[in-house]
Amino acid sequence: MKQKITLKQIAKELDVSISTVSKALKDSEEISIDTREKIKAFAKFYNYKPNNIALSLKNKKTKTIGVIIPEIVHHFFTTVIGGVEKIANEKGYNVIICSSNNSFDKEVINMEMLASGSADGFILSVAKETQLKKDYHHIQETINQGMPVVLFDRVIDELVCDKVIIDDAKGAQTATNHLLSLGCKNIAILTTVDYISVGKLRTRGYFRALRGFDIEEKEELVLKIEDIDNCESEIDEFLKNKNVDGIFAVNELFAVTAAKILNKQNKKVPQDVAVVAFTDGILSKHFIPSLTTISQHGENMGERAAMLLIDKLEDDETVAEEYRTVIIDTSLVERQSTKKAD
Amino acid sequence: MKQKITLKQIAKELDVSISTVSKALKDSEEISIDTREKIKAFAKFYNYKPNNIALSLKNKKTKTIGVIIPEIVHHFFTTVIGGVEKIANEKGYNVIICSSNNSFDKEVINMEMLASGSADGFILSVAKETQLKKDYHHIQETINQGMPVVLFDRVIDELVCDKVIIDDAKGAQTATNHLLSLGCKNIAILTTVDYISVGKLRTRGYFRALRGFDIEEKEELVLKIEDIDNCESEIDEFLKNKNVDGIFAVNELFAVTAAKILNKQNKKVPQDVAVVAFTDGILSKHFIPSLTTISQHGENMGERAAMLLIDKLEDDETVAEEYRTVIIDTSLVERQSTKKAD
DNA sequence: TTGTATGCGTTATCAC
DNA sequence: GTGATAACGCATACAA
Repeated sequence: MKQKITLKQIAKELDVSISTVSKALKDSEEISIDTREKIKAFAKFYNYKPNNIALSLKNKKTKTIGVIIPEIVHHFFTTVIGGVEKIANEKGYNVIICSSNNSFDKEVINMEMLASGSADGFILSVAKETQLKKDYHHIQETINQGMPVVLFDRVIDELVCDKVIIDDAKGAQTATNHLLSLGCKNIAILTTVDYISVGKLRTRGYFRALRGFDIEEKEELVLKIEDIDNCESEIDEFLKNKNVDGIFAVNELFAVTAAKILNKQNKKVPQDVAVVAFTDGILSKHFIPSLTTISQHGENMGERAAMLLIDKLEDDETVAEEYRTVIIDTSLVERQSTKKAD
Repeated sequence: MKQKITLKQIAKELDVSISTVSKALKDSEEISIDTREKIKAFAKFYNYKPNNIALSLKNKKTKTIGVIIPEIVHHFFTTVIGGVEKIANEKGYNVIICSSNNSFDKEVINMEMLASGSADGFILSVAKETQLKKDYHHIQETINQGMPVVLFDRVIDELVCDKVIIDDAKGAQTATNHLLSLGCKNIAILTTVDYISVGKLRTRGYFRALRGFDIEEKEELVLKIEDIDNCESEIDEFLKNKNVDGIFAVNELFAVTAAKILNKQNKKVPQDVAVVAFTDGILSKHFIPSLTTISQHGENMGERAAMLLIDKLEDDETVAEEYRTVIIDTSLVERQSTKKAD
């Protein structure tokens, strides 16, 4: 097995000094054309590639963006990554993705690993467990060490850094308003437990919309789902003997599951019950009937996050102590699940 | 902004040498308890973390596995990553994920970047464009440089390295057999163009199953879809005026799209047409009717790939010049789309 | 035109 | 017990 070739080896083989090789490879005017050509040919032949590790050590820069997401098997997050990569590539940055798996410990490990030499800055959405623990020391420390951090989607208010979010409450309000404008009177919400920040905000938007239409908020129309993997039974139980004519679900899975249950209960979507889901993903698009959703424009979020981060990264000296919160607009994607027309 | 603290700085502050600090932090017996404690306390206070870059440079090891996949927004691939991470974590390796976006160029860039210092080995599934170009020099070079590579799913026969695959042909045969055993006589296949290796293999399995039941292979029942993003129109056209009673689709999207089109044509799944899809993902699970699938056990694939890679990585000296191809069993997941019973 | 020396952060070896 | 030094691979200021 060939080992990777280094400047040193080239220098030795060609009987010149390391710096000559280094300069020649950079096409420096200092070196004679002859030597340059000779060295370049040799290097090419042996497929020389500068060692990134050494470069990073020297430059204190890796030209790499670290992205940490709670779940890799999740359409929304991967969409965001798509956006990050797009901008990063344009600006000559590499993207390294790590998954925290919603575990606090893994989030800490990943951050420390990337922070100690593998990335120049972070784009991250915090793990569920971290939100629950409210322990953000690892993020704070990273920021303190001078590494820029951009939080997205699941952000932490206490942390002073750039953020990219959507107006969850407003999106939820739009969704609920849409149902209300279709004439729905009994709108249920399928949401998460309150420690999930986005769930809480979306619930708030739902209530706000109801108030806007002077509709009474009924506790029995609110379902806070604890165990997402087992939401089916919870939703089933919840929908029994309830006379809802509209459902707003804070994610696709809840919406789809509800639709399936309604189906079993012989209630038709959208004729009997209209359904809107937060998060526009692949499930909503392909479900029958296709689901009306609130699109979070994940790719867009990723792009903006990457821009914010790279701005900070390149702003070296001026040390822009200015932190921005970008709010991405949501939009309503109308599909069959709310088409009242025949 | 605090900068990250180094051994050097600690040494200076405490007025000892760098090596003393280094040893103390490793709890070396050489250093007196007193000094050790003092140094450790100080380091802890300033949140000292060894710089990975420097360590990698020294050790020529990064303890990191590079994973390159064709698409990050793809359920199957992210599932595989889940498996890789599980094993990697157990063995103390980090996982870095990069997406080639099905682009040859990006695949090359990502590989070179990770190969030149950021990862010890690779787990990769080649980009579509790479398969089309049949240009594998970047992978071959990586292997030549002594970095272990494990190919999975979309593998390249010509490359000598470890591989984790499923028996695509056999899985397709199982799927088709299932349809045949239900009594289907006119089974169509929705597949990809031939340069996609897995598509080709699955088509082969389909034919093999037909022959096993002495059923004539009809060209007009085979649809090779060119443009996946626009498969709807192709499938629609294809299914018109065709009297099929079974459909085998090489992926979820084709299956779901076909089911929706059948729906429009007032044909019922499974009563009129039974449907089986390759790849078990969330679409199949949540579609109505839920789809019978061939599960590729992506997580399992990831686990095996990680094991193979780590074995090679830790086998340093013996230079195991032995390359293994692991074949993951597929299994049939029966759901509503093939339930003939009433 | 080419080469030498230094430093990036760490560890291991060897000297004191 | 502690410290000096070399080495990992590279770039660069400075000599020659």
